[in-house]
Amino acid sequence: MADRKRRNPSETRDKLMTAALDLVGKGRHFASLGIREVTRQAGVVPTAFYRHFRSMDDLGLQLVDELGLVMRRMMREARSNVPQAEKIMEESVNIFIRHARDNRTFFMFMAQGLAGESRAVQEGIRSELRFFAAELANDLRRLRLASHLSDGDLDLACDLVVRTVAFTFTDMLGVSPDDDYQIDQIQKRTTRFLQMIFIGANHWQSES
Amino acid sequence: MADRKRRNPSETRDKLMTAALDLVGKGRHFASLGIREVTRQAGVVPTAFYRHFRSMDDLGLQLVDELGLVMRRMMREARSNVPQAEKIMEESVNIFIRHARDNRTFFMFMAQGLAGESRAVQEGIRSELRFFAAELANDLRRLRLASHLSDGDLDLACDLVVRTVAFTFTDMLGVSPDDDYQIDQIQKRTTRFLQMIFIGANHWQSES
DNA sequence: TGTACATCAGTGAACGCGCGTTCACTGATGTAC
DNA sequence: TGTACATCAGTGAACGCGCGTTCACTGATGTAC
Repeated sequence: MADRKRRNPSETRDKLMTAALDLVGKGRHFASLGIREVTRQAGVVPTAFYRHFRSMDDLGLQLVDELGLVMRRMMREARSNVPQAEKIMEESVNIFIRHARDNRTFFMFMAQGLAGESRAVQEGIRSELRFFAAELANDLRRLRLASHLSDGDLDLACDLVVRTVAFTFTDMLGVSPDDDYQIDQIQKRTTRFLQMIFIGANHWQSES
Repeated sequence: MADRKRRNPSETRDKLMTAALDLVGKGRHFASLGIREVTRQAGVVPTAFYRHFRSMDDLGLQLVDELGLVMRRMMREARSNVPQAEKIMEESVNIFIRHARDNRTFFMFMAQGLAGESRAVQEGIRSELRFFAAELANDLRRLRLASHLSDGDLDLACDLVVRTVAFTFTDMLGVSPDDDYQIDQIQKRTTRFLQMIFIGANHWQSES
């Protein structure tokens, strides 16, 4: 190949990360991927791997960082798109499901990583989820949608929301990405879960 | 070894399954385990594996079956131990956490398998969780604790409860099994999640 | 009860293969003058 | 603008090793008579 070298800085790095996600998207588990396998999928020689990553764990950690960016993009869109208060849940789940479909392999990686082999990746993903829950609580406070709840109780509810949404991905793992009907069912179910949680949060103070 | 053969029927089978769980308990992911590795851990020659399992996937499926037994034992205990209605949630979470600690590796395997590599194991675990949710709904109906809810809405609430409890395991993965304080925190948090869900379910009909 | 035979769980040697990792290399790009 | 040099991403050969799987074997247990 005449033009194989230094074409774009770290083009190969992206190819390797994408290759790992592609393999996850094909049903493989990240923990069972090997260096040679990933480089093969990326169309790159095995030794090129070490120019960018020290190990598969290292690659996993860098994927978590990118996952963080994807989630921040999702939050930004959700914020710029606030409908009337009653529709907020439904609309948020819409946005969430759309991003989940557009970045399917990222979220599959997330679902795997939560119980994955690397402690560092586990903790990284948990940290992203905590951040997401904290931002959600902030937004609800700012919009005065939960003013009767104490900070602690709002955090509790938001944590539960984020867990419920994260669990949705293990549902999505069992469904073809083109199966619109099933995905629609998951979406509706998730919306109802969140509604139930927020009804619970609304009546929380008075009962406990 | 003089007494190495046919000592107990399928003693080796149990050793192999336990060995796989032990490795999971040490932080390994099931998807990355190999046959030689498991047999080494079990103190058995590699070829012995094939006397009992066709592949690691096969072993995983048989672990799911045993997981089902563990869960049924847990349900039985919860049923035989019904306190006053207000304490039912707390008491159930108690029982659940105790079984989780006694069978830590089983539930770690469950958390991994939900997003694991084998479709069959994934589906098996999902099926166990569905069964668990359905039994929970039945019990609540029988105890007349949810008589104002339609069957569909009660199923919804129970599904959400089971998901929340299942997610608890990914919390436990990040905590040492001896860290009583942290486990206590997880337990209290889970109890509050369930209370919030049931308060939501109680007010569900009137608001939706 | 004793004997002959079938069954089959566990053994140990052997195979070919793909793995992770090392190394010296090459040649395009960026920088100094 | 042109030249000399340093940098470093990607290459390809090579290594030793552990992997999954096969095979013929052995000998304890269960069964038939």
